[in-house]
Amino acid sequence: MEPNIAYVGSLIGDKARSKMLTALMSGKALTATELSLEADITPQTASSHLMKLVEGELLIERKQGRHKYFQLKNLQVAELIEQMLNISATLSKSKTITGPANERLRKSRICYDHLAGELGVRLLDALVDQGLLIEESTELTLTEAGHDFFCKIGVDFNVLSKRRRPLCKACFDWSERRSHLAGSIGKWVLEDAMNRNWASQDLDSRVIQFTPQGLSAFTKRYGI
Amino acid sequence: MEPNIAYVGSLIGDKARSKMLTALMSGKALTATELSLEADITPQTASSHLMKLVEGELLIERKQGRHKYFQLKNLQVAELIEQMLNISATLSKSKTITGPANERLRKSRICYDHLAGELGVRLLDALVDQGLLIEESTELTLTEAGHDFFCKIGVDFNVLSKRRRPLCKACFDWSERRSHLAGSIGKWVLEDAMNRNWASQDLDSRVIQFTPQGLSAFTKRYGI
DNA sequence: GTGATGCTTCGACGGTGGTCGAACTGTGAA
DNA sequence: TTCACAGTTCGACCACCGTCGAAGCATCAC
Repeated sequence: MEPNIAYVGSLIGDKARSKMLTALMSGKALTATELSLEADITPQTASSHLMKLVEGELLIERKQGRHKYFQLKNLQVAELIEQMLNISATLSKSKTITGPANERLRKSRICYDHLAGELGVRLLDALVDQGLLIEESTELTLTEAGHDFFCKIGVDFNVLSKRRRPLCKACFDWSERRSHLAGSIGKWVLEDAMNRNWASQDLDSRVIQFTPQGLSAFTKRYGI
Repeated sequence: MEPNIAYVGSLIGDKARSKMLTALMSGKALTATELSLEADITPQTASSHLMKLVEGELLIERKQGRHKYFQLKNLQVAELIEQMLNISATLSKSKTITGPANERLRKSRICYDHLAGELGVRLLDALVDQGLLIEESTELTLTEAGHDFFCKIGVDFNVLSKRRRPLCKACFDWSERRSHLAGSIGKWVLEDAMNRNWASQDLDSRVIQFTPQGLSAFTKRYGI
């Protein structure tokens, strides 16, 4: 039989569940109550939704003491959500209100495991300008120079190449409507910035907060 | 505001509508009645569904005489459906029954605008084996030799490069669970085969039917 | 132990939305 | 003109599903 799209669609097609899923795009695992707050519903209702999302294999759960943590099942699911965010963002009826809380989200946020938002887009632009990456329509390829550059700053390509994941990938940004850097390298860049304490993730959102020093070090390093 | 995923999700999350959408993955425009048959509902119901899909900007409509043709709005929508097909196919509860009608679909079918199914997968394998393409995790790149090869058999790269679309792309195949060739070149290969009358598309399905001679010419040409 | 907290199950309620019959509009063919 | 066919609108029906209150388990803190 042909796969049943409707099932997955209906899972996402509920307001409460879709809020949970977008919240989980932060890449972090969240507890049931956190997700119920995020979706603006009571814990009972959240519980039933979460059961369905696990049943539908969009989430996986992990029990820890009296808490239950949920996260997106895998990268494929994250990419699906991302794709839906993009399509939804281009809908003419979608009102892109730039609220104050939204301002920071637009500036720099996490997109599952890499940097998105204005800063993410500028990062990609800078790398392309310096000839470290080639952007061809929606395709990204690392140049020799780019390979050298990332080697020097600490990327271990032996490890990354073994993954089943592309090194660089263009991920379309729903707020900027342009691409930013995803893939293993995109992930590495963000992790690196966080390891160096240049940036940290807000506890309850997808906002990536850079320290002033961190931001200047970051922009300097990548020539933004 | 963050995009509203739930809206798009709920559009897809209905059995009738999802059947229509998958039917439209053939790339062809279909009339309202054809789609109502596909979805197993009365014309009235179909009409209301189609209105919603157009309203939701997943489809576009074109009036022609007393017929109304519908097709997927753009490549982005097709890619979304494709991704949902893939995720749905990997669901453990999904029963991959190989019915007789399904056999042909599995063998070779159209995936919006390029060749999918067993033959599509074998095509990609052959191209990689001959060093015309490099497959790196989910990334595909054309080699020098590949560029020459496709030039010789008639691809005009000047035209293709102007498009906003990648030349080659790996598209995950839900029936084979492996990648096949998508992108501009994937599209070209299929169109070429159909222009040469090696293959034709079934009138009412996504099956690509090769003639015996066509199949042998096709496999010979690409070294399958 | 006792109480607090996180999560679940059950049951009842209510609204949204898919469904079709009947009737209507508009196009094309005879 | 008349009929056939494609598609739509309206209205009524019904099922499904999200929702929460109440109560029940489980785990942790004291």
